[in-house]
Amino acid sequence: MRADARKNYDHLLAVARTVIAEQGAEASLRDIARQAGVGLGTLYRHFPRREALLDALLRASFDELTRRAGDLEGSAAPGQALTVWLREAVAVAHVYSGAIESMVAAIADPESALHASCHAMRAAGAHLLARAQATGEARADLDGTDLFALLGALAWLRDQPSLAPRADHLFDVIAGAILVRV
Amino acid sequence: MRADARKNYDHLLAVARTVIAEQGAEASLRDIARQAGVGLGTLYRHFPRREALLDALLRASFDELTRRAGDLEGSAAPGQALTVWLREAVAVAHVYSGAIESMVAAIADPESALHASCHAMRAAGAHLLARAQATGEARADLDGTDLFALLGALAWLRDQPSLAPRADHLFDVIAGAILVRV
DNA sequence: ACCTGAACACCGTTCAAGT
DNA sequence: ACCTGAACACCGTTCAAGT
Repeated sequence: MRADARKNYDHLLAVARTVIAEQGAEASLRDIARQAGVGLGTLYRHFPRREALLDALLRASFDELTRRAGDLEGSAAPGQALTVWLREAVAVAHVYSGAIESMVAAIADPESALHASCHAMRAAGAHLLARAQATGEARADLDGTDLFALLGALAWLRDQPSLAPRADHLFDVIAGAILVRV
Repeated sequence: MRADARKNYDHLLAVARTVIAEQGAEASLRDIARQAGVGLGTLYRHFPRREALLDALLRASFDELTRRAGDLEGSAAPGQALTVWLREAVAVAHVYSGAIESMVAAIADPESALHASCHAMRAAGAHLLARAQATGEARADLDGTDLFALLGALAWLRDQPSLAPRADHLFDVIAGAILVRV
């Protein structure tokens, strides 16, 4: 990539990070280009679809979550590792509110720019889930897709401003449905 | 209301029902007016905000759900009545996909056109919940708002096409979190 | 190779002008 | 009273023209 292109790419991403964190995943692309001081066509050259932009924003966080899953396997009991990881994953999804819808759709669509990111994240979660199922701490009738779906539901709840006061409690309710009660 | 106005109102509502059921709650209002054969201003005269249109569409279903809650109290055990009602409420919300977001927001916003409808529906659900809590069948640490939030999460899951194959299973998982396990 | 911004086909919403 | 549709200020997306 040419140096000027690289600069535009990086700056666009930085601006998009702020704008999308503030206004959500549906923020105006025109506005992002405007704030970045580049032409609208430049944004489209680097990110041909909105999903490409979301993917660029989310990939680093997904990689971090994958690493984190590995860490938790070494430092926590399977059930607790799963709960902690799930809480962190919800928080990551919540940074860009509204993005979870695209993420869930991307799981089933190999053409999506977000597909690889979401696939990797589901795999990390599925591994923690399998570990907790092996010890009998998690329900046996869930698979990685179910976990990702429940993560989506939790992120959706977290994204609704009117439910903010109950968000933590609702997390406990749904997370408690994944873990088997003792 | 003048006879011609009434006719337009009814026709707009009938067209909106079809279009929104097909395309979701974000369907183009212009398109609805066009298909109804009236000017765009006429739609706005009858339904000044999108929420007013959604409210008109949903009110009948909400009233039906409220009645249904009463019926179930007489014909089913508290826990089962709650589950059955919740399943039906999710189905109603799913008819107009994407509407659940507005519904959840309306609960906390007395200014919303949807507020009254959602409030009535929450009350009906809360009553079934309280009944199931009294017999110990439902978790004690949930209130009507939590139930409405979980209904929202379930409707959201149901609205994601990629999760359709697992929708029934995910309903069981979350509904199972509301009911106390025996 | 990359950037720009006008152009196209859409939105939601308002409102002056008509009947 | 009620209806109409142009007008306004936005979108996402494309692409000819420039550097």
